[in-house]
Amino acid sequence: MNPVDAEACRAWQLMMRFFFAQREQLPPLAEEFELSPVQCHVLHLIEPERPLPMGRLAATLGCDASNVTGLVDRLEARGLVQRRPSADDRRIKVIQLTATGSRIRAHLLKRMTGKSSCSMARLSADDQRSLIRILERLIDQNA
Amino acid sequence: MNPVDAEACRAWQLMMRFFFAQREQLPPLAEEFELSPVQCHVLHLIEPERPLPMGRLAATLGCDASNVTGLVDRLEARGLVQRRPSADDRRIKVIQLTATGSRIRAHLLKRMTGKSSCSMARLSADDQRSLIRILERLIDQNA
DNA sequence: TATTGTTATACTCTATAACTATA
DNA sequence: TATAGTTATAGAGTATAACAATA
Repeated sequence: MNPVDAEACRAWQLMMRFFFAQREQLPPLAEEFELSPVQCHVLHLIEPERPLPMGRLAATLGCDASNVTGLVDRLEARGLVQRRPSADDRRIKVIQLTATGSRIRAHLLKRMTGKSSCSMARLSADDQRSLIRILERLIDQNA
Repeated sequence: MNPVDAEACRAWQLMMRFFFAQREQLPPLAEEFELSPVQCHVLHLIEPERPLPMGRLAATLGCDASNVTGLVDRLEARGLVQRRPSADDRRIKVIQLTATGSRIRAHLLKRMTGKSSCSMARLSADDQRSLIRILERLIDQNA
């Protein structure tokens, strides 16, 4: 393996490691919100006042559409989101946050990225900015 | 939310996004290896010649020990890993890669971080090094 | 015909609680 | 008594295939 590949490999491994390590910190929050990691992710992908079509959610999550049905079912059953038919194309259903969902989402983001629970907040400001820049490049490449 | 928190939040959201986006690229590999994302992660956590106790695996994954039983069961059934009793403490079982497991693991890492399938390899060398440095800090803080 | 979302099905991942073997 | 791992159980996440409604 040449040096460039070795570094890409190392970076990828660390990324995986970080993600799985994060989950260890999640249960305490799950107790507060009773959400699974995926549900947390869905909730933060749906921004207030910006309804999201089911299909786009599936694409962003990188999973099958049939899966999104169940995810949204559970969030809807808890009153955090609502399905609404799209005016333009009645095959499409858009998902929007309820008032409760919006409140929970804000609380969740604050708890997950706050100093007490997230290592992210303990990074230096420089590191945070670098990380954001690099991740944006990574994600743009995929789009 | 003050600017510092906002950047931590943004960084965390991008991290989550990246991870879920990655899963979209996984299915083609799953077809080759028939492994789930978690199984891939387990496989790359067990380094050749470095057997890992079940308990430590559970801690690294951030999941319950009962869960690891099933994960290892499936990997063992496919001949990729082996359980071995520890000599020091017979309550402990260590997991080690088989020859096949070791080969698959190397192949997997190469495919996942290679230019064709992983955006990581398309980052500049500088970005890769910065990313590694920052992630190491993030992970060390958690330890 | 093609596309969006749902349903039915099956398998994996996950945690909790009760259990066995060892320390 | 305490700890490492397993088993039983139940619920959530996931994909595939067949389906309904709409385009």
